[in-house]
Amino acid sequence: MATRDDVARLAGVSPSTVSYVISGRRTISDATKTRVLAAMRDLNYTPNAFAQGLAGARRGILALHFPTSVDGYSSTEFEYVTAAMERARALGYHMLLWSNPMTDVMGMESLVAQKLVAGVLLMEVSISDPRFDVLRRAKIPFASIGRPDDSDDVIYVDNDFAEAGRLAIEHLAELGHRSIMYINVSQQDQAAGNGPAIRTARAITESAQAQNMSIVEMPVENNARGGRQALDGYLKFNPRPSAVVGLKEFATAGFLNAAGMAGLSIPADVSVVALGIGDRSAEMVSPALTTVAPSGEVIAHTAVDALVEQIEGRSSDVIQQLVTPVMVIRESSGIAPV
Amino acid sequence: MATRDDVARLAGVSPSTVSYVISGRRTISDATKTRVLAAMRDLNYTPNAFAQGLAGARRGILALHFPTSVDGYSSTEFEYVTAAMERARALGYHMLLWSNPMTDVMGMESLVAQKLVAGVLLMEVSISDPRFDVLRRAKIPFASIGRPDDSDDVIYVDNDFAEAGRLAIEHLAELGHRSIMYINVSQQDQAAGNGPAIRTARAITESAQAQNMSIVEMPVENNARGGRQALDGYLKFNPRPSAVVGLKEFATAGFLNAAGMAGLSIPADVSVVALGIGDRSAEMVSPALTTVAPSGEVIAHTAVDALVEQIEGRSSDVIQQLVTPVMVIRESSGIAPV
DNA sequence: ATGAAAGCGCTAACAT
DNA sequence: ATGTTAGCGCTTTCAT
Repeated sequence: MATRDDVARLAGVSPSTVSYVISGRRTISDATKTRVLAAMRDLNYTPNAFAQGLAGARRGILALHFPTSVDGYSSTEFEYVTAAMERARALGYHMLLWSNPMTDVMGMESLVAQKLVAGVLLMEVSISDPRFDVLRRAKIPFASIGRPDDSDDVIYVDNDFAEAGRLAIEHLAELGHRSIMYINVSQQDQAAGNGPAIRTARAITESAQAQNMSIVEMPVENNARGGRQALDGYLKFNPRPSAVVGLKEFATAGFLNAAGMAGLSIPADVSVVALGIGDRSAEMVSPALTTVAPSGEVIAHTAVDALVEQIEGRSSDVIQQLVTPVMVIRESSGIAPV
Repeated sequence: MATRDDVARLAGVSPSTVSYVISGRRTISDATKTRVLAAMRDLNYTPNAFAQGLAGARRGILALHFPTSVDGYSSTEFEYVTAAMERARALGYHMLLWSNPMTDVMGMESLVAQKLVAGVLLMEVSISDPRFDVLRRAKIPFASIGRPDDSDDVIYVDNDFAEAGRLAIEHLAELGHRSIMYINVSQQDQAAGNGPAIRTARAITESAQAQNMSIVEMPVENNARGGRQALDGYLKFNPRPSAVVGLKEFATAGFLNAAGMAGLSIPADVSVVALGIGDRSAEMVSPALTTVAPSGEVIAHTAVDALVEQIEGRSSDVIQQLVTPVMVIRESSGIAPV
C-alpha cells in the first residue's frame, strides 16, 4: 500500500507538500497540486488513518453509544442509528457503534481513553444519565439525542414532548374524547429516569387538564405481553377511557392487537395515538397507528451536526434544540363513542 | 493523559517492558509485572489506539457494512447489528457501522485503504455482490452474513434456507394446505440478486413439489403498500391458495392487515407463515405470525467469531456455516379450510 | 528477564 | 510556495 512518501517521490515534491495538498492548510501552486493529485490517483493513495490520528490530525471517528436494553430496540431506533451514521459519513466521519449496560461506566471510560474517537453521541439518555459525567471528566466532545434534567452545558437535540403531548391531546379532544389512558413505560424504567416517558407524562397531563380531560396511567413493559396487560388494566376501568395514548411501540401495538382480539373495535370503541413511533412501525399494525413523532432523521442529523461543529471548534455555543413532532393521522383514532 | 513512557518511569522499567506486560508476548517476572500493573492503574493508563494501530499491532476495529436501503431496515436487522456489535466487543474489537449504496464500491475501497479496520463483516449480501471483489483485492479479512453464489473462498454464516422452506411447507402440509402463494421481494430486488429471496423461492418450490402442492409467486415491495398489493393479487386467484408464505416483514404484515380489513379471517381463511422475521416483529402484528427464522444472535455471533478467527490467524479454514432456523408456531397458521 | 532503538506514516512547527 | 525535521505513542527486533 502506497504511503505519503511514495506519492511525494512520484510527484517530485516533499512529503509535507503532499500532506498540505490533502489538508489544504497551505497554498500550493496549481502545477504542484496537479502533479500531487495525479500521483495520488496513480498510486491509489489514501492516508493511513492511524498515522493521521497519531500525528494529531482531526480524528475521524464518532461513537454512537446506547445502553443495552433487555427489551431490544425497534426499527424506529434503528432509523436514528442509520440516519446518524449517514450524516457522519457525509461530514467525513466514521461511526463507531457502541453499547454497554448503563451502569457499566468503565466501558465508556476505556473507549474514551483510547483516544480513538473524536466525539461521542449519546442515545437513550435518562434524566440523570451517568454517562454525561464520564464524558465531561474526559473532556471529550459529546452531544446527545434526548436530554438529562441537568442539561445546562449539554449539547442536545430532543423531541419537543410538550408539543407532542399537546398535539395528541388536542387531536383527541377534537374528536370528543374526555378521558384517556396513558400507556407508560414500566415502573422500573420510570425509576431509571426514562426521559421521554417522564416528559410525555407531564405534557399530556398538562394538556389534558387544559382540556378538562381525565387521565389515568398504565405502566407496562414494552413488549406484546405488556400490551395485553395494558388491555387488562384498561378493561377494569369503569367507565373506560375512550382513548389511549401509548409511548412505546411494542406495548402500544400489543394493546392494539389485544383489544382487537377482545372484540373491541378501534377506533370505534377506543382511539389509540402512539407517540414517538416511526412511520414504518405505525403502518405495520392494523389499524395503522395515528402517531405524533419527530422525524428520526432530523433529530439524528441535527445532533450529529451539533457534535461535529463542536469537535471542529466552529461553534462554542451550547446547541440545544427541540424538534417539533409531526402528527400523522392514520386509522387508529376517531370520534369518541357516545 | 498518561503515555506508556509515564508508566515505565513510574514503575522504574523500560517502556518496552510496559508494552510486553500489556501484550503478554514476553515472560515478565512477577515482581516487575506487579509494579507495572500498579503504575498503569495509578496513572489510569490506556494505550493509545492510534499509536497501537500505527505500530502494527492488531487493529481493534471491525466494520459492519450494509448497503443503504430505500425501504429502510427492520428491527430484525437491527438485532443482527446489535448482536454483532456485542460479540465484537466481547472479543475486544470495536464495531464501525458502515453503509453506502451497493453500487458505490469506491466508498468501501477508501475505508479499507485507510487501514482503519482489521476486517469487514458484510450484511445483506446479494448473490453477485460486488463488495466481495473489492475486499478480495484489498486483501483484508472479511466474512459475510449471507452468501454470494460464488462463495468458494468466502467465510460466511447464513440461514439454512432449504431447511427453512422445508419446515414452512411441511407445517402447512400437515395442516392440510395444498396450494400456496409466496410473497417474494420486488422484481427489482430479485434482479439485484437478493439471496434470501432466491434461495427461499427455490426451497419452498422444491418442498412444495415434494408435497404435491401448487405454488404461485407474488413479488411486491417490502412495505405496507406492497402488502396490500399482495392481497389484491391473492384475491384474484381462482381458486385462492389457502396459505401464504411471506419473506419480508413489512410486506407480510401488510398482507396480514389488508386481509383482515378485507374480511378474511386468519388463519381460518388463509394461513400465513413468515420467513426470516424476528420474534419481536412477529408479535407486533395480529394475529401473531408463525415464523421460521434463524436466531439473528446466533448468526451474528458466529459470523463475528469466524471473522475474528481469521484476523487473528487462528484458523485458515474457510468457515462456511448454515444456521438451522427455528419454527415458532403462533396464531397466523392453522388448518386449511375445506 | 529486561533494555535500547528503529521504525510505523503522518502533522505541523520551523525553516528558506 | 515549498522543503526539512521533530515528534505523536506505540510494537518489535536486536542486544545483553
